[in-house]
Amino acid sequence: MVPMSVTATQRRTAASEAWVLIAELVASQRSRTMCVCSEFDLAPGQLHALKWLDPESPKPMRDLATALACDNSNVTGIIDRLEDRGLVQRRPGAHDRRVKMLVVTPKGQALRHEIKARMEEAPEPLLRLDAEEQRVLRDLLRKALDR
Amino acid sequence: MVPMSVTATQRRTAASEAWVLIAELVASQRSRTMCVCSEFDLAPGQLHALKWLDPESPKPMRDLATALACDNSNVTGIIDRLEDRGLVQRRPGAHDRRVKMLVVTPKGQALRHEIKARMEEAPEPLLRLDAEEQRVLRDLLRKALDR
DNA sequence: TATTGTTATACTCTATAACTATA
DNA sequence: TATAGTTATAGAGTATAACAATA
Repeated sequence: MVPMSVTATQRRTAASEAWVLIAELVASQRSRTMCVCSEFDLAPGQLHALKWLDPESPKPMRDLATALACDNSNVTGIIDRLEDRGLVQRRPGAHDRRVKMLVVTPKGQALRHEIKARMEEAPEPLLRLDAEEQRVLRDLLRKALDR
Repeated sequence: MVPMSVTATQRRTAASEAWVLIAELVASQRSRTMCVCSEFDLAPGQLHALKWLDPESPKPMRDLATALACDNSNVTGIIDRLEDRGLVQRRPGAHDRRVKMLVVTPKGQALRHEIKARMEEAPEPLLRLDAEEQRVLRDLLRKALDR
């Protein structure tokens, strides 16, 4: 590996500059996420878990751990709390009895729907772009993410 | 306020669609952030604090709490740990003796530099865009964020 | 009176290691 | 042997409330 020291004067790729701005945009919206958490009385881990779970297709706990980039034992606690509130249920896997599938209850689906609607509202900086610019931005991100 | 239910068929603004894709991109890079944390033996809060602090301009603890969207009492613990490792120092404020200013030590500056270089590397999806597309993306974000 | 920061407390998040049940 | 999930444990993040020092 080539040792690389990034100095103030060194050229940086446009992709890297874009990434830094994206990180800044997301960081500036952190308080909004925390507001949603406290509004629905969910810890951040619980919020992300509920948002990631798919009401139409139960997922094994293992996959949730991967999605949250955390350990299995961590998911146990998060799901314990969501289950205590009646938002999700554990069901034995059909083909592999070691696996527990995570099902979102109707109550959980309603809450998930509200959360997603709130989180998907565009932040103020993106609304400063005009309609055409917003579309170009969206299309570039779609292309990058292969959507 | 107009009650709004977002259905699968309803039109959504391009800005909102872009925001959802940005959130997805950042979520997909979460494991990279966790890798940087464990590599430098920093908890996420400590990482974000060190990244936010400005070596050239000491900041009051209060401002860090605002930047991290958390309580003052929380910052006390995070700074305790960074100070124990000799990465930052508390200094009495010059004009207001209630305030403690956070100074990044040379050791902290070196670590901060490494962290930033690692975190600023563009993620793979953005590298799929060609050079011109990367520039357009960067320029749109600059405009949105007023940079 | 209001603000900055600390302390005490309690709950949550997190990983590691040891464990159970299953494959 | 390997894997999915749980339990126990410990360190870290988090907010609330009460507090000291200062404004």
